[in-house]
Amino acid sequence: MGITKSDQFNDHQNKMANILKALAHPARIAIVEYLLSVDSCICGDIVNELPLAQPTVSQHLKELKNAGIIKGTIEGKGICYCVNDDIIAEIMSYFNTINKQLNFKKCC
Amino acid sequence: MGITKSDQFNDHQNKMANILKALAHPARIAIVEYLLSVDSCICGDIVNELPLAQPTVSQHLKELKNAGIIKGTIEGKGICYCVNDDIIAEIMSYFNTINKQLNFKKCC
DNA sequence: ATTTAATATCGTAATATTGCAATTTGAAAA
DNA sequence: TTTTCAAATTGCAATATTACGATATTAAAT
Repeated sequence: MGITKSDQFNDHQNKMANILKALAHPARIAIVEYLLSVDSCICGDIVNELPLAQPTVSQHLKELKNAGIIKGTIEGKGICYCVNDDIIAEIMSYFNTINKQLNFKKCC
Repeated sequence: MGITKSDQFNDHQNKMANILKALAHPARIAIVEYLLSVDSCICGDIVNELPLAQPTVSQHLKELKNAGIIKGTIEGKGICYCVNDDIIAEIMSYFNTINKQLNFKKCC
């Protein structure tokens, strides 16, 4: 079907899945890493950095934005992008919880 | 196209994308959380815990296994599952790096 | 050997994702 | 206002994912 039964899972599970889905593509990982590789906002330089056509990059940026992973600010002719630290903190907190639970298990 | 241009990105980017893709579905998040919710290995009880048919669950388990997120051990008639702490540590380390880089940026 | 129970695989339908050419939009510059 | 340049949107083709019924496999139990 290709259709996820989201209604069968709780909000938290759907939310985490969506956040991780936004990062589940090498181009989007590359975008995030590029944004972090420079000590400032990136204003309109992303397309040239990626081996993909402009509409494709635009689409990936949209998905990252929708998931809240990056923020974009209109800056004159172009757009200024940077990574949203809040959501990174949220992801870290999630995996921290998982890791804590793992410490109590001593099997396999 | 639906085909990812993996060859255009580096190994690390493809690897992270694949790991996160394995977790980018509420059913697979639910599986991991269920495995963690019990203080031992889970032996053949997963299908009943999920609102999905057995072949669907089996497929999700396979994807988690392929990505190295869970480990399965044949245990008599059924299979014993648990979360692979190594890969969780790897994910945490990745987001830790991201977070450190974020601390040096003070824009947006 | 047969039955039983758990999990895997196959086949298939429905939907989602990826990618890009063509086009449009939006805002600054001329 | 026209041009220009960056980014978004549209439309479409190719491939991937999700889900499940039917069936196969596997290993213990009878």
